[in-house]
Amino acid sequence: MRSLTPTPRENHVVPTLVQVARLAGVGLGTASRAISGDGYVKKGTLERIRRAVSQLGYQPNELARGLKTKRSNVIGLVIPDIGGPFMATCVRAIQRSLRTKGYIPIIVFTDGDEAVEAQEIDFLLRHRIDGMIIVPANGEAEHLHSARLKQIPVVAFDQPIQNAGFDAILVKNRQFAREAVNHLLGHGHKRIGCIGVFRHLPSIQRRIEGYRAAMKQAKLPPLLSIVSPNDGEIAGQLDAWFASAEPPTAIFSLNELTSTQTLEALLERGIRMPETAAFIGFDEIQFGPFLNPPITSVIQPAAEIGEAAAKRLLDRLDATNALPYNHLQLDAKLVIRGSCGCPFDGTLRLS
Amino acid sequence: MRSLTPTPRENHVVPTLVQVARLAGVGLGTASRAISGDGYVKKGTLERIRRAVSQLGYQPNELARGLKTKRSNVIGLVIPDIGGPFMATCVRAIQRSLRTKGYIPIIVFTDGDEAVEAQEIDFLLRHRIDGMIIVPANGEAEHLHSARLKQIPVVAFDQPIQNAGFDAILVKNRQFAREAVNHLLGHGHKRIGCIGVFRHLPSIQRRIEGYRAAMKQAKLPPLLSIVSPNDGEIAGQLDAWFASAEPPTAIFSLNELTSTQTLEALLERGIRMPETAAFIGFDEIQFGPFLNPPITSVIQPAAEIGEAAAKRLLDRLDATNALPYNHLQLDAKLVIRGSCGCPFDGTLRLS
DNA sequence: CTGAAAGCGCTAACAA
DNA sequence: TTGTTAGCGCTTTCAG
Repeated sequence: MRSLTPTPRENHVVPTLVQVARLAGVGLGTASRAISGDGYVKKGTLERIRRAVSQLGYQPNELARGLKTKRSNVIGLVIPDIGGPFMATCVRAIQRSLRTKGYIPIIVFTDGDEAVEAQEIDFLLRHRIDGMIIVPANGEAEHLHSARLKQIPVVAFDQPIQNAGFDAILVKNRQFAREAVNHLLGHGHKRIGCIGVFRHLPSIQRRIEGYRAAMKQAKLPPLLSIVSPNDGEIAGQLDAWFASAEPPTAIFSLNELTSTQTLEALLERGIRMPETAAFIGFDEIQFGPFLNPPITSVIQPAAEIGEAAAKRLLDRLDATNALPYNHLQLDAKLVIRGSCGCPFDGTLRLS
Repeated sequence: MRSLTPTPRENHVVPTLVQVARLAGVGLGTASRAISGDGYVKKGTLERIRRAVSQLGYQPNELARGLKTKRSNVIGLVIPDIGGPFMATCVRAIQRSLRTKGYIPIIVFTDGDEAVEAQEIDFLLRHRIDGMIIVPANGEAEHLHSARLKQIPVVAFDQPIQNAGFDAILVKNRQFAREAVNHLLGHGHKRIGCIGVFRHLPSIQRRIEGYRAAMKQAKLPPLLSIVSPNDGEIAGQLDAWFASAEPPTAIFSLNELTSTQTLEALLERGIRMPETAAFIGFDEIQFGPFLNPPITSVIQPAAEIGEAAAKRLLDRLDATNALPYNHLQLDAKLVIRGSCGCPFDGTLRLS
């Protein structure tokens, strides 16, 4: 059955709809309708086409399809990095939700760098993504307001995009930061240091506000330090604090990165938690429940956040009429373990 | 020049090459050549086209491009899950390497399930991926040998695909498993239990062989148990072992999942490491260096593995002539911390 | 219900 | 060097 012309791979060529139609003895249009499932096709015809499809191993070419329909069925997912349990969980949830509706995400990483972000978004746009879910490196960046980006739905999570015109899925950062600090206050602490990085990020700002509000209500002076994320900066700040006349007796850390470095410094210096310094961090850290003592943290509902982001995007993709933009604010959860000073039952769970 | 039909969004429409050419006053072909950068274009012409591009905010449509050239510039990345530090690092390395060559990965997750894997690959194929990097759920699965998949380069990592026709990037599983067991032997252990899940995975089999070889050389009977990954199975096996007349004094765990569950069980039962049972696991675990004692592990060079996988794929994508298929076997590293019984210097690092 | 025909935006000959 | 032309594989009118 092979032709004898010296084109060995020729018969391995990927089958097209035309071939399916030909094999089924129908027109191109009919085959198309049968496969995409809309439009009427007689039962018998459908069956013949089905057979032809599986006989040929036909798979629709999404490139051609997208070119024609102007819908690629791919969604851009723009994040700083995977790594932490929070982002990994979000990504999985998003991927899962999108996938059930026939969309597939392309994940790109920005390292939290605005320039990289702009470039990666550009790349996604060339691939004609139908929508985008993003953790913006800087919600005020100009490239987020390009004309092209305005034509597709964009939803942010973890960090909002400033200015209207974008949805965002966030947590109640201020409220839960405040709750964490109040918890420390409840343990009788008077000098509570708040440490963090990335002052410019809105969610970080909200957390700082929560800290300030709690301290203010307790009529206690804030002890706040925002440092650069460079190596050693956090440790240096801690050293300065603990060398001071009135060192903090408790520490509230503003995000995962800060918590990791803070804890590292504390452990290296043999500073005991919660005796010398109690600790609560915003965000779960990888090994938080397994340290000694287990770390008390404000934990974000990562899966819910991811699902909500995907759902919002999907809704917009479906919507025929304009939907109002809004910022969804989910509840986080203060998970009490041992580092805040509360008794801990000692049951370790590693997974 | 516009028609007067009521199509209000018409002027927001995304610009095409035709418009660029028109604005620059050149032919379509010239514009194409100017943008894709190959073929000759006069300096001045090029400049005019450049200006038109930026004035219009033109971005090439990769769908159309791909349809024509039969190259989508997207690579499928098929993995069971992100989550562990190993996979996250591999993914980042792959993404980075691919990106420098203009490729973009689409990541899909299989949960280690063959059926999901088949379905996701099908999806990727519709999007006309140019190549695929995969951690196969089952390297013998039929769907990996479909005609369509044979037409694009596929490289596996972490687990090989059986039968020739595929590259794989692996580590020297047998050798390093053996080294780990030898280390335990060196501490004087006679009864070393080896525990794990997923017997069918080739890399696991290699590790088991390493264990057996080490025990055999030491003229000691193997104490091997492969259980299902279901909840409690591992803990049950450990209970059985420790309740026996001759309980193991050391444990070698075959992968990350097993290590996590084993450690959890050990800690819950208050079994002290390394006094009651020494421990070494294959694969880094999330909190390994921070537990008490820090866990000794065989650690795979994740970034290198990812880079090697991407490089191999890229090479194949570029190659005009057939490259031989091979299985690259990288070195892992036995990282000595405290759980094996070695003294540990006590410096904790959390990142 | 079905077939024919017209492109989607781009690249790759081919002429000029 | 540059312009013209013919599709890539598919969906979508529009007639039949």
